[in-house]
Amino acid sequence: MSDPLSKRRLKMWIRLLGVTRAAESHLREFLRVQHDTTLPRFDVMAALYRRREGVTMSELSRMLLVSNGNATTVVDRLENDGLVRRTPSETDRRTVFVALTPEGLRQFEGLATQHEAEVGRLFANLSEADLDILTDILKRMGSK
Amino acid sequence: MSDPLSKRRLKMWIRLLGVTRAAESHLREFLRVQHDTTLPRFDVMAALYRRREGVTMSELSRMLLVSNGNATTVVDRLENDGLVRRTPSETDRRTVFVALTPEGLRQFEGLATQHEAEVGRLFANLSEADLDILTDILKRMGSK
DNA sequence: ACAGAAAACTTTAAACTTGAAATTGTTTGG
DNA sequence: CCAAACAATTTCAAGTTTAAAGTTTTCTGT
Repeated sequence: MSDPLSKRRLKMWIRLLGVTRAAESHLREFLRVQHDTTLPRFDVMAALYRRREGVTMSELSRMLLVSNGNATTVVDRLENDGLVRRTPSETDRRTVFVALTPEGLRQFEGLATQHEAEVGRLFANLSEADLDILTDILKRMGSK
Repeated sequence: MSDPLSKRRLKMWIRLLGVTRAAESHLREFLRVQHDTTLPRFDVMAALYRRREGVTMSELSRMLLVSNGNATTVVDRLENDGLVRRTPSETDRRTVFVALTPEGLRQFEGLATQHEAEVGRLFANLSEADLDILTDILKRMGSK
């Protein structure tokens, strides 16, 4: 027989995955229909918004938990659309800094407000107390 | 200014996404290295294992929260590998039932035990009490 | 009966993703 | 100094994913 605790953890994981995927689907749809963009593009822009001074490609892929190659192609597209800019490092010719362009910044700021509102709606039935305890548990799940 | 509660919900969502993606990455790596398979393949097989009698393609994509087309291609590959079988419905010529083959069943059973153990390890610092409260919150998040 | 709507799948095009290999550049131990 | 190790990024091939369009089949209202 299998440890019942590990079975409970499995059930929780399946439920967690379900909730997360449903929310992701919803947000993907929201970004596509209302703002003609995609979740990966939004994620990259959000990361660059948080780090306004620019980040290296490696930092970016670590922040988003995606592969280096993936970061490269999404940034390629955003660069083609004039929303982000690559700047080679002065001191290390291997590294490249990526940052939002003024146009990218402008566009993201419009997006961010509505995205926050949509997330708020999505999780409207979570109270302050829920958020407290949930955040605590998520922190412990994340560490390590 | 923006509603602070919606800001807290956003922070929670970002954290939730981080935890989920990290766990998914870990499990993807586990399946690839230890079992030479992928997460989507595992997900499909798990769904077919739960519903041993077989499911339609539409049910399958609803269960996994993926598009119909996606379900088609993953099932195509598993079928080519002899792990699942398509059976046309007798009564409705539009529908197809998908089920594990004996070989697929055998392989999945080997996988499932180790997968459960890995998930158990991944969330080892969640206690029974954590699981109780987390499950409760996730239920409420899921139910619209 | 039959036209149109709806349903179940598959196909397609484009975007995304990964892991590995390749490129280019930097650092380090002898 | 220099070869080898290491690091940052891009390229590549294969697979995954989505949304939309297409095919075939069934259902529904008249």
